Amino acid sequence: MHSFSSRLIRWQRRHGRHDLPWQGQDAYRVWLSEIMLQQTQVATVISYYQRFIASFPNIAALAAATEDEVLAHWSGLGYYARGRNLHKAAQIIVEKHNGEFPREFEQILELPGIGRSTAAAICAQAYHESRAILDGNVKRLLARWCGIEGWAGNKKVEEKLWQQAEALMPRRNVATYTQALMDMGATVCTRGKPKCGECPVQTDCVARQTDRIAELPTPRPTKAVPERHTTFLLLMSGRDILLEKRPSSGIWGGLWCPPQLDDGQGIVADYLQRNGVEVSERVELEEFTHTFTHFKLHITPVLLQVAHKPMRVQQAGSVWLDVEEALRAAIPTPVRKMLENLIRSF
DNA sequence: GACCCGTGGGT
DNA sequence: TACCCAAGGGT
Repeated sequence: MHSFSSRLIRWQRRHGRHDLPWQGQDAYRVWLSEIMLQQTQVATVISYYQRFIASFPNIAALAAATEDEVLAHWSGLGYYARGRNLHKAAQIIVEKHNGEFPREFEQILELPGIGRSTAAAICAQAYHESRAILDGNVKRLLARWCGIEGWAGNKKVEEKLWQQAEALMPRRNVATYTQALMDMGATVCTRGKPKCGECPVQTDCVARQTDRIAELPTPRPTKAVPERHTTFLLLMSGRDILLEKRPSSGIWGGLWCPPQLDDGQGIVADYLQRNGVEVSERVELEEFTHTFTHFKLHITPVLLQVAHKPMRVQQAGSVWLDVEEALRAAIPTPVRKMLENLIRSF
């Protein structure tokens, strides 16, 4: 019987993916791909990755950019702290590592946005170091092949999985092996309906031997997601719309949004009076829902045409942008949808 | 340890 | 439809 790793490596050479744009690239590109791929599927990432590399072809270019430019490239991808941390890390690399992506695991791990698994993935893929990763794919694969019970979010379960990942890690062909784990997880050992007949380690898979493929990995405990309501004020002066920069902490940190009135923050009329806004036309648009992982947001957009741009909302952190220009800014997906609807209505 | 942080695809 | 959860990390 061949070892676990040798079977995966052989499988990867025949059946794995070999055309991903970051494969076989330098540490900067591997790093960027690993950050974009956190909690995000390959098909979603590819076009973002290509636009990002076209605008920021190297670490120096990324470090020299503004956070706003970086976030504009991240717009729609979600988890925007990834973009902010990526930018911060690029500046740290310029200042403390002479602009060269660090060569040591410990130095890589210190960079913002890079944890144990991502640091290991970069070392394995860019530097061919024997380092174990533990992402969603590996967790699922090992939970089944080793027959490990319990939710991977549990500390003890996660430690068991890390232990197995380290024990199975080969010394050679580490980039191929690491890619094999992820390609196997994405295409064979999938969450639903895994293709066990195509799996190179099916013969000694504990979940298969004990008929627990459907039960493993143990799913996360379910929790009810709360629902919230909010109003977005689409203040328009001709084709210009008012956007405000959000604080870096919290949802959509550092992105640009129209003024927002959450539940309990008063009514539209109060906002307008507080800010000295004279409205010439008011249209309540259709409510829509935006679903996050941890809550559901009901959004009511209110279109407010103003006669002139009020002085009191032209402070720092606020900007009037042509709607077309706003679509190219660092905006979250629901704001993009509202702006696209606006343009259609013109 | 628990919670926060986005969005889209698969079932 | 509703639900799960992705190449996780930060606080």
